[in-house]
Amino acid sequence: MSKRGRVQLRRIEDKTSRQVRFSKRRSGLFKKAFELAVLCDAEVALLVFSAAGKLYEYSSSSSFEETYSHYKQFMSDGKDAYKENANENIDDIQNNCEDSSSSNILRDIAHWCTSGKIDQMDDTELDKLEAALTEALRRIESRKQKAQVSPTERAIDLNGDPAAF
Amino acid sequence: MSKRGRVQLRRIEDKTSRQVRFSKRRSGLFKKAFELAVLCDAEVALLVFSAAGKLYEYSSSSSFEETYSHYKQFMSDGKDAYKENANENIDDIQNNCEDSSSSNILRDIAHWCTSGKIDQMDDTELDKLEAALTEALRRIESRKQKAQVSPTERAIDLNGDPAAF
DNA sequence: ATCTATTAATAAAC
DNA sequence: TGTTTATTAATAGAT
Repeated sequence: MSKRGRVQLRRIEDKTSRQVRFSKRRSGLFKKAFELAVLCDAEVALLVFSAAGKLYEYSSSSSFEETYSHYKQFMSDGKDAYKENANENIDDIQNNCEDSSSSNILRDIAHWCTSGKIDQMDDTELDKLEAALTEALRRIESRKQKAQVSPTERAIDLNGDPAAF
Repeated sequence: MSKRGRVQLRRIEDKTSRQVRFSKRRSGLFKKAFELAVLCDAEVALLVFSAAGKLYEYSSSSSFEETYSHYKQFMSDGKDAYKENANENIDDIQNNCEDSSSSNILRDIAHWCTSGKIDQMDDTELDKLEAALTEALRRIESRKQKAQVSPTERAIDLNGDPAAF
């Protein structure tokens, strides 16, 4: 019955809970960043702004700027960075669902998320879209609740694809 | 006396082992970064260079540069950031994707919500869609926040409540 | 890349 | 915030 240790991948609505989790997860993230740098001899730079606008930073180098310089150098050399981020989910949908007519909407949403169109919308459109997406998520949740009868009582897979990252 | 799961916090000397652990831990780190951004409404940017010099990046914003400009703005104590628009970090994927106007998206989502399509999806697809929608919503929230709070105001917490996270 | 034994992270409750 | 505990998540080592 207890749901300890489990989490849904969506914005935590309760402000207090969100703050508490931010503190804990931020600590965890910085620890992981540090460990990656030390264990694997990697150069790691991390910036986090809380929802309240407070900045937290970590850099395995002498400064964040140093790694950023490295980054700019790398990019100007024409190399491609491995963009290992949330958009993997979206990319995946784009790459795998184009042939499925029932998934056109997924492709469109995916496209839309990564094309900067959100920044071009006016407030009215934005509100409509937000409502539409929220409703879509609500329906997904509803569908998942029904599926709870399934023997595999899994936590929601945050990535979809376990190999995504 | 197996020591599975346990590790000393120092550089892994065996090269193969170091590479393998780098891959695994890098994945974990990016996942955590993504989760922090979504769950706690935080802005996160992460750069990782492997020991071999490969670059991996993540940004919860539309680009790494965007977060970096926030960073500079913050560091310069509220003064206008110098804006980099050099690298468009997202979308190399866009090319083969047909354009969707926002109105089409809205129409499609609306249709999709009422057409029973959700019930035809398998769990994996559903998880991916959920992640995509969540990310889309997150971007909308981000955009809205930008619209209502002046960047300067948002970036400065130095004078604000020290307890604000 | 896939599979477990372990440890690590962490959500909820104090 | 800090501590405790129940659970889930991450992952080291082996395959």
